[in-house]
Amino acid sequence: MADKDKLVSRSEDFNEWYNSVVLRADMADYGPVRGTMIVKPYGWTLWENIQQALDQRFKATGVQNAGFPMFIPMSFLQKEAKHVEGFAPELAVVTHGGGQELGEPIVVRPTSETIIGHTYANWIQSYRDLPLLLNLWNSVVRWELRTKLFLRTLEFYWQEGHTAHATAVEAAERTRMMLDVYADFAINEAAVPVIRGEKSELERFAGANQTLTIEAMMGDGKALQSGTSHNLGQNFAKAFDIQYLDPNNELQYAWTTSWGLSTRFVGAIIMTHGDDNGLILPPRLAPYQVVIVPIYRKDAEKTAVLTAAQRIQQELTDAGIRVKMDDRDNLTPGYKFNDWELRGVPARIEIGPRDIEKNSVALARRDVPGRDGKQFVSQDGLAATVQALLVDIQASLLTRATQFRDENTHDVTNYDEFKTAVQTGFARVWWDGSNQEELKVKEETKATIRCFPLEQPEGSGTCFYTGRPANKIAIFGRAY
RNA sequence: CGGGGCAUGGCGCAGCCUGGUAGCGCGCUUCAAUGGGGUUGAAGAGGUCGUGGGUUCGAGUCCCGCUGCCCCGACCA
Repeated sequence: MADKDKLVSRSEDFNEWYNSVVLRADMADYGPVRGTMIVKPYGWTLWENIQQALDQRFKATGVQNAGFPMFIPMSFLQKEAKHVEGFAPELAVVTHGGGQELGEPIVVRPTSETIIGHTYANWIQSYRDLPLLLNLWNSVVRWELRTKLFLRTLEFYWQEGHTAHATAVEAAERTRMMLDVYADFAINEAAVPVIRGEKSELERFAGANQTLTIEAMMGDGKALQSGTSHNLGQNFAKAFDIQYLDPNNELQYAWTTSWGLSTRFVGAIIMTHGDDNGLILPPRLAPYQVVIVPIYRKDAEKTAVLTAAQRIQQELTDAGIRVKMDDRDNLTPGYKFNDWELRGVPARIEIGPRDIEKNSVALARRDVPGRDGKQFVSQDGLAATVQALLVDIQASLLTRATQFRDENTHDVTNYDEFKTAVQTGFARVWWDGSNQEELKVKEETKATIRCFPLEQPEGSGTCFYTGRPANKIAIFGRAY
């Protein structure tokens, strides 16, 4: 294997590993404007599979999809004080249109709470109009200066759900329900173990009363906020006048929520499962679950091998497996093996003249590198064999990632241990600090409160930082 | 926004100091062999050297302006 073709190892330079793997696996490319991203078909298919898994879960809870404008009047942003304060620095503002200077500048949506608030105010008159449950699949723009493909780009794709409810309790339930949807998706579709928790006041969404989050640990021990669900209380209802008449004919403000998950999650999958050979995609979301590499020398062999390979492709496709046949004629099998491993295809079938004779194929699993992951199996019942293997790979990925996270999460009781823990992973601590103290910790260690886990232990303890009695546990980590 | 660097075929770079007809690797095209872990050989295609000005008989190379991008620091999903 030529050195120049090898990836930088993750331990050597995780950042460089990530960048080259994204480019070389054909997931994405850089756009011509600084900070923009072009998602290539392979990356976009992965995103489509994510979309599909989420979309059906949303719809199962009564949510409908809709489309809203990307342009929002500047004045809308200014109606919710904290919201505008949070987003002002990263807005893209349109000042000219059709060759004319605009009377009021228009912003490109950084998120749609304001235009949703404006619209919901018109749509909602009565308690009979509630709950109102919409979701948008769109892209938003936030003027980021430091960019990284999928993780932080000037424009990114996501979904944003927006709901309005008659009561505080209902809104709180919805906020939690969508968090659970995200967690279920992350764990069971992406095999990304996540911690459900609540954000600290400092990390909360601009304009929310409560932000719930799923936090994942990447392969370098850093945290990635992978999805968020916000309880907006009556903040936006009051700013935009979303009122309804209740059954007693009394005017009430509605309670709203919003929740989002972005193409950032693609980055989460890459950094959770990848190894030094490239991506490892979870079978349930992988664009191709199996790649077939035919092997032959002479023309006579070629015909026989390709015929068998095509038959197998058809059998697997009929069984509902996503299959790619790599019949490129100008590349050697060895090259193809490495290529598809880099791209993270969960399983590979090699079929050559020897297999034709023996009615077998070589079946390799991506999560076990090298020859250890390769076995020779019968062509009979191959679809079932592959199905079972994919299920097994999916489960192994989750187990492995969960183990990694737990091994790199440490319960610590003093600042020195804390500093060591957040070098390589998460620190789980009793916390009773103020906002100022939280900022101080961030300054001194670069670690932030990722969340207060929803699952809290019984009892209380001593804050590792202030020494005061504390009644809640926080997870700290360095974050993307 | 503050500090540093870079700009030359699709990509990565050399050439600049010391001015004289633009080169290397990868990739791409064609052909042949090869093919069970990153395969060879041969023949090709492809560049107004980021941009505007200046110096000079002559500028990729020297000088000045502009623009863009990358890296490092403060904000973010």
